[in-house]
Amino acid sequence: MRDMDDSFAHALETLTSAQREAVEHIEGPLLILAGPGSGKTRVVTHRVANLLHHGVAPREILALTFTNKAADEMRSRLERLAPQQPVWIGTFHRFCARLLRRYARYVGLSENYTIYDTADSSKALRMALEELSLNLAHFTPDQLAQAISWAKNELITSEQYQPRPGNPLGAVVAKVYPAYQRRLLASNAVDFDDLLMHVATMLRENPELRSSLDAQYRFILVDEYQDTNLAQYAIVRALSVDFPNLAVTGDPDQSIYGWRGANLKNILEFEKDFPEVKVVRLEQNYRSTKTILRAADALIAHNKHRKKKALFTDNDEGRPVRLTVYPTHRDEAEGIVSTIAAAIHAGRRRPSDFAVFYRTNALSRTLEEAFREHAVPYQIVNGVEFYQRKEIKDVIAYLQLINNPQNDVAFMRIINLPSRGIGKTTLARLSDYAGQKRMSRLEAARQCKDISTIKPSEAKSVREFVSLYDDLASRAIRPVEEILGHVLTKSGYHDVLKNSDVPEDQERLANIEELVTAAREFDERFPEQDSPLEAFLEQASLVNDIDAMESSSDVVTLLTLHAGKGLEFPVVFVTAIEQGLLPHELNREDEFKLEEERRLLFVGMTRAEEELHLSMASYRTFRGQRHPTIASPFLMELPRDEMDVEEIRSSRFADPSWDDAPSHDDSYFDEPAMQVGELNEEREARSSPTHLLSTAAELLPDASPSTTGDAEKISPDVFRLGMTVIHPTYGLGKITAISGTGAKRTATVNFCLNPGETKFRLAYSPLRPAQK
DNA sequence: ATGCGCCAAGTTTTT
DNA sequence: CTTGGCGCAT
Repeated sequence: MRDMDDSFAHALETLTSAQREAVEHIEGPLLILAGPGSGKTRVVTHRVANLLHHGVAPREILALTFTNKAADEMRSRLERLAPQQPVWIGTFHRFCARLLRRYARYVGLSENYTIYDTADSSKALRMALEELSLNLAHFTPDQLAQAISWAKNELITSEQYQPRPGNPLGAVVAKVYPAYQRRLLASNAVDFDDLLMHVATMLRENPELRSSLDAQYRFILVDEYQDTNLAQYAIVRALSVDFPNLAVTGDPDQSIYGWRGANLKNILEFEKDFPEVKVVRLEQNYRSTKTILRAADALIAHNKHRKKKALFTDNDEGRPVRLTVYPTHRDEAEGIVSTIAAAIHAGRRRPSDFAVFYRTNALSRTLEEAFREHAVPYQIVNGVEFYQRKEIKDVIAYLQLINNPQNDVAFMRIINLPSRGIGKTTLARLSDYAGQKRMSRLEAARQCKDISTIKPSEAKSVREFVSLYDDLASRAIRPVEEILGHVLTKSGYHDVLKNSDVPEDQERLANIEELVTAAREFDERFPEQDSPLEAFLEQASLVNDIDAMESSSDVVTLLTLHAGKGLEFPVVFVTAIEQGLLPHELNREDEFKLEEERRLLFVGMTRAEEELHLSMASYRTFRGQRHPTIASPFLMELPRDEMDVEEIRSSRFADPSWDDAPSHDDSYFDEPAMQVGELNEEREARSSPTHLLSTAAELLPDASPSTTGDAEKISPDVFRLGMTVIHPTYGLGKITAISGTGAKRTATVNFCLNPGETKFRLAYSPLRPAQK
């Protein structure tokens, strides 16, 4: 105990006075206005430690974040400061899921409810539309879903929803929303928005429950408060009435979730909500160099709807911000990865020092390829989401139905999967019957021989499915790996894939093996669950990246600008800073949305500690088509005179289509080049064709020799179970196990010279198939 | 009833 | 370039 006192006292000494003021605040509301890099997470974690130090029970502290990444970060930092304390740290959605698990009956659910992801919700919506037999000529289900989501975030329940007169979409929503909500309830399921809305309404309608939870969570911390929507705001408010020990941190300049209902008013009017509030401003930046900060500040200063705030730092001046204009997106990826690889090989940096940012997930592809080619280890945060893949969703649907037999979406997904000869007509009849009798479709399936419209031959297949289900469900409270194993074998799903000659089915099998591994790890990590399955499913629906379960490793991080909030890296690359991507096409028109895009770039730039590299490509292949790009207007807002601006003219990437490019088509080719010229402050370039990136010839590869050095890389996908392989050090071996895909594809190899098992991440290993 | 193959469409960000 | 929906052929 004494040790802890000493070390904690020491920790406090390292804080500045402003930081300490926030850390030492105990009771009463607290607003921390924290600029980027002002040590906010440090303040928050120290404050939690300080509360614990003052005898607050860990279970009375609740820390809420927006992303899993941010929660992980906070958890691991707190762990270092105050080890082994059961403080609840997690996302809003996760917190609500837990709460709802306990108080499901308050909102008409049972505790084993299912969380529908966006795809499941969309299926449920379609089911609701079918039930209504509504003809929606004018609106797509997507538009309806969006409108419903908006209403939920505004805490408008299906009963309360009143369209504005003369709003045609609203009129349809008024019909669909209640039907959709009934469908969810009948399936004992919720969508993402429900998690928040149910909890908010539950707290509003049950004063006793509200006050007991208020008392239970006496100290609440909310990170990134500028991103709360009305539902989140209502939840936090409801839990801070009798014990208004609510501490929020935020920065209006980093508000980037307006599109999902975040309301800046929540932070701007915090002082009105809690007149007694103590306000602490953390304005000094401890993260970035002066140069980086000046650039970021120059950018954000262009936002008109903003309180002015000067960022300052005592850090070094640092190296100039770099802006590189590459000929193509592939050159961009190549350039970035070579820069990273060179720094690592020179021993100046390690992979985890780097982060590469992009606006949309689709942009990660090219980068990924380059990382693999250079064998630089990387991880993608929220990439092509693992849990969204078809085969994973299929298997998860089995698990969901085992856990919640009312889950109609899961039922419809798997009843004929693998194919059992149960067709559309039979299912339509079954669904009708279930609708009339107000029962789940699984229940209807049990009674299918009583359904007059279903032929006995069909009924037989359905009954077989029901007995398969009952067999699987009998193991519902076993460890997840065991359940999963039975699902895969008994359903026939595994064998169908295994015996398939469709090449990608083997990859699917590998993905499923990865899911089994995740299940095993889950079982090991949380051995004492009442229902391991339920906990696993919750995790699976609220975390879309399987890596979140793994410990962090020494790899380069690739992520969207949104995912980057709250993180920092010594070296940051922000890519594809082009009109249409950043700012995104859809947000270019609206002044407020445009400002949010600017904040997004601001967030990206301020992640950097020592080096900031910005880049764009003059030509980008998008949706299979090569297009000339236009530099982002944001680039013109940066202090280019103090930056290193470089335009690379020669492409390393040959592309036959270049030859077809009409070099005389001025309107298309001049535009990007002109923008580039402006960037270089070479205004005279406008009239000088030699400065234009206009001709195909200029862009053709002059660097073909550059590829000679690289040994040809082998795609991880060519490796198969049982394959004989060769390794430069270990020699010949045989693959005894293989799982995953892409960068994560991992093989276990048994070498002749080195018996036993050696594991490889294939993308990074020098392993090759042996010659036939 | 199933399954394949074609065509069209649609592309943001997170839980 | 992907995904999803639909229609046709088996």
